[in-house]
Amino acid sequence: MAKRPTILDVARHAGVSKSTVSLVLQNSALVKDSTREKVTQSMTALNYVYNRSAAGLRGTPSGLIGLIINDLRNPFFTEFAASAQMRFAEAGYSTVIANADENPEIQAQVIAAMIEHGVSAFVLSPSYGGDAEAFDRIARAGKPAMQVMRKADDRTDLFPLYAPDFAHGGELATDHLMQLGCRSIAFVGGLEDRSVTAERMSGYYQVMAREGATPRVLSGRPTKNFGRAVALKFAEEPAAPEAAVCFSDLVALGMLSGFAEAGIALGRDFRLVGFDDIEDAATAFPPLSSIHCGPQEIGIETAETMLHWLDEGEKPAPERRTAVSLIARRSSLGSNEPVTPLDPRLDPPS
Amino acid sequence: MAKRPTILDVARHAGVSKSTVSLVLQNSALVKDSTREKVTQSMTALNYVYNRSAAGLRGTPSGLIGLIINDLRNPFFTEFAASAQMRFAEAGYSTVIANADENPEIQAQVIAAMIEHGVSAFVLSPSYGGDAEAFDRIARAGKPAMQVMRKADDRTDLFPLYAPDFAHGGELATDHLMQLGCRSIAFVGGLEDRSVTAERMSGYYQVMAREGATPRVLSGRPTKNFGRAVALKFAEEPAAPEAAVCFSDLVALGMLSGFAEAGIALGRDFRLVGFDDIEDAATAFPPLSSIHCGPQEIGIETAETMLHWLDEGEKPAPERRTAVSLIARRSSLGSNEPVTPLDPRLDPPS
DNA sequence: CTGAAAGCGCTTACAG
DNA sequence: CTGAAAGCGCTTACAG
Repeated sequence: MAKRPTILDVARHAGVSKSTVSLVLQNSALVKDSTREKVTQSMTALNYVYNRSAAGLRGTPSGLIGLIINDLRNPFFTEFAASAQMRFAEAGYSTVIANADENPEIQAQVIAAMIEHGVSAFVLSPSYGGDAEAFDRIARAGKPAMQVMRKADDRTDLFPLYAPDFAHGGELATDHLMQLGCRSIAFVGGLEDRSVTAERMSGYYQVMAREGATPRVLSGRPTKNFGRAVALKFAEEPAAPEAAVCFSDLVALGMLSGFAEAGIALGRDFRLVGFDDIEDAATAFPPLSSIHCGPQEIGIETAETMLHWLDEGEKPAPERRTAVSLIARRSSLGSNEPVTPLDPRLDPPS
Repeated sequence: MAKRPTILDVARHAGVSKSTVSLVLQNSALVKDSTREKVTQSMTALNYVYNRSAAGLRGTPSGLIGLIINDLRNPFFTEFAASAQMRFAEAGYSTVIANADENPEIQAQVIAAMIEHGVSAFVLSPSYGGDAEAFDRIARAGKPAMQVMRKADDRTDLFPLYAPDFAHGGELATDHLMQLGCRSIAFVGGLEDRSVTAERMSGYYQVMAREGATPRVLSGRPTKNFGRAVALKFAEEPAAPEAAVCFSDLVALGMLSGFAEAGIALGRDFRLVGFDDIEDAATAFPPLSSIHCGPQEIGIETAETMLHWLDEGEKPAPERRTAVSLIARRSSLGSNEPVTPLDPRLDPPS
């Protein structure tokens, strides 16, 4: 394997100085078009590959974004990550995605590694717990960083927060069930010590209080297993609630599965609203009502906010909440809603 | 923001030469313990951050692995990616994950960017289509690269393939349904021009031929929507098959949802086997029989194979197939299988 | 065990 | 518009 060609090789091949080649590389207007073309041809002829390490050494920003996700196996976050990455790519930035697996130690380690690798900025949907050290390190390195979805560090002046209006989502979901005539509504899933849980639950508490209804909260991990277990429990309970707002669609889909198992018809015997509106919510049977948080939109907007910060130097507001909406489907409405007709040939090509 | 300290600053602070600091950085045995400690202390005191760009310029490998995934939104691949990343991290390598979104152009672009950023190696679950150019570029850059799950480039001598034994999986699934007394078995989902589809289908064809049964193939995108549509279609067909092997769990879960909608009981009126054994398969109702491909295990083993290549210089065999197994659940067996008891408190903490 | 020196491949003023 | 020169922060022989 021959040594990789450098700008000096290209310069020799094209018969110019290496500064000129460098100028071509930055797309500088200082270079005559004919010269630029000559140089470009030499580059392809020699199979030249730009060496970003060398550029980085001279202080050129790496054009790398560190995207750290608390749980990449959760489709809600995967969608967020994938769309943020797309948007960054359109703007010419490469994105390093890492999964912290809800583990603050892995998160800290990943942050350290990314700083060494010279990322230009961080976007993190952070893992809870751990000390502030990881965030401190970002601050010391002087890297722009945004927290998305969840607030793990309170210094939103340093690490602006961008998240859906979860509290309003909880309100919408509970209101919806109230309007369908339910009074006895449970809130299922979510770990109590987390800000997201508190926010989602606050809207629920608020509506329940307003209507003089008694709240019932079943906290737990936001997993299908937990949801399924709660549904099976409800199925055997004489005084089970009539409806539930779930912490997440994962919990709700678990409940849906548990109710199917117990022979309880959703939308009739029990009304259910999830949270996040992941793809599976629409495809489930019966289709699951959910609070649409738009992870894709958030991914795109987060990327744009960060690009603005990076390119214009304009720091975003400490906290910004995006609108959420209720998507009512048959898990709460019941079967009076028409079923979407579906034909295999209509499946959109990708 | 003060300038980042360099090894020279550390050297001054510690009262040694910068070579010594560099030696400490590489954990060289040449440095006296007391000196090493002094230097380490100076590093933390000055808040020193290692600059990999500078090291990269001198030829030090970046310790970066490029992991390119055809579809990061598909949980099967997400699990693979997440576990490979974990394994690399344990070995001190950072992983850059990118989603190509089944788009060979994005894939090519991502590969180019990663080469510029100096990744040490590639692991790709490739997107189909596109020319060989992207792979050529990897080859020219002299980077070790493995294809996983799918073969997009035939040069497995250059880009070794590591994939589950899909053909055997198709065989196991079809055999299983035969043993349950089915003769009229369809194969549902999967795009025809893809190697993975051909492999999964080949096992199906083989068993059908052996048993003298007539195959029936419904090709289509591997999505829940497609599965649901096929199920609804079967529900109205007088001569519908008795069972199906699905290209993937996504398709099977779509069918499961469609059958629920049509009031057809799985395991009794129709028997279903999926492919991949994603997490949702076990949680669905009824639980979905599937071919376990072990994306996590493959992720770990792929990482280990690559680490071996990188650290020992030993190139893996051109093609390696990992064992698959049938996980029989109620979607094929029917309800004679006992239901797993489940208690919310048993949900494992994470 | 430690120091002085060269050089990795770029970018950036500074002259021309 | 283009060339010569310095320097970014490391690593790597080579002396001592």
